[in-house]
Amino acid sequence: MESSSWPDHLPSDRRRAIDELVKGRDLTRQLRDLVHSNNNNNNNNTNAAVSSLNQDLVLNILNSFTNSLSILKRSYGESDEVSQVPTDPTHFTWDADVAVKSEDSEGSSKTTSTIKDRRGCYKRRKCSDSITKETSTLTDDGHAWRKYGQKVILNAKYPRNYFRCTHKHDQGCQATKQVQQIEENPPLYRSIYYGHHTCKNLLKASQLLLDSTSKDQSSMISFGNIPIADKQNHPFFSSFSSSVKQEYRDELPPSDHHNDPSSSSDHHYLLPPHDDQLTTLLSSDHGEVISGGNSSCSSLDMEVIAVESVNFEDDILQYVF
DNA sequence: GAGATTTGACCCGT
DNA sequence: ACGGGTCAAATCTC
Repeated sequence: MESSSWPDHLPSDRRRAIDELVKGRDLTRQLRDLVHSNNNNNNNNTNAAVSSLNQDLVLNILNSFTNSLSILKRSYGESDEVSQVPTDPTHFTWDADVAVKSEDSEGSSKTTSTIKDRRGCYKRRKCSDSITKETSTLTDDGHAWRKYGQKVILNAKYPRNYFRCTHKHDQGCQATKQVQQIEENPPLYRSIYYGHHTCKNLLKASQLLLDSTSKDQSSMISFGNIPIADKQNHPFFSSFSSSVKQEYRDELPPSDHHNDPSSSSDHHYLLPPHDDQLTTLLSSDHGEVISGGNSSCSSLDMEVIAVESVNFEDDILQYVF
């Protein structure tokens, strides 16, 4: 049991909490194995969806335990041995290289208790384990991002924008990305992704289930039956659109990214700048139109392949990241 | 009112 | 000391 290796300086109640988390995690593992063996014995189609949901549920619970343990250990400056215990080889692995905030307010280095004192609250990110993409348009990767910072970078013409996964707090997803315009003419954007998404995009998931019952010819994941005007009001699209709106306002030159009705076409859905990302999203989901018809984005092709092969973030990550 | 963005301050690595 | 990454209060948007 890992709990026996906890250092003595941990307060006993904290140690008991960790012990309980470890116990919960181990029990969940047993449940996972049980679900898995049941799945192997029930291979008919009617049970497949339920089995998949069961597995997702178990993995989410397991992930919560693992992440909680990681946070607790990190808050005491422990090496992250708990997080490195694989919960599942293909799901929810915690990226140790991603900066992780410590919620600890009792750190030994703390000398004052002012709200502003955040010493020890984060670690600088290592340069490793990042994926860089350079695109002529701001592309969507299928995830909801929330901007949390912007910095002027030395010797850089344009500021760097910092995004974290929207589900950082509700699902503990540690994925972040940086987006920076590096050229204006033609526009070129560099996106650097750090960490892996451990969140589940529930809206996308539910849409997948819906689409599996009402196949339309070209879309693996289809929003195509929603009129374009209604897409703005659709919960997914409205939240997505608002989540990236500012990104475009910040990064695109103010003059050249507003509506160009002449350039709109039936399939490409060319839209105002913040909707340009929506365009890519729609395109990716349809698996047929890429970034307004741009044919030079091989990385985007990879995204489409991933979406077509389906199964949300994990599969996308395997291809894109 | 909830959630997203802005932006100055803070913290850490070099 | 400086540059870059993140926090969090204030502000904005829907």
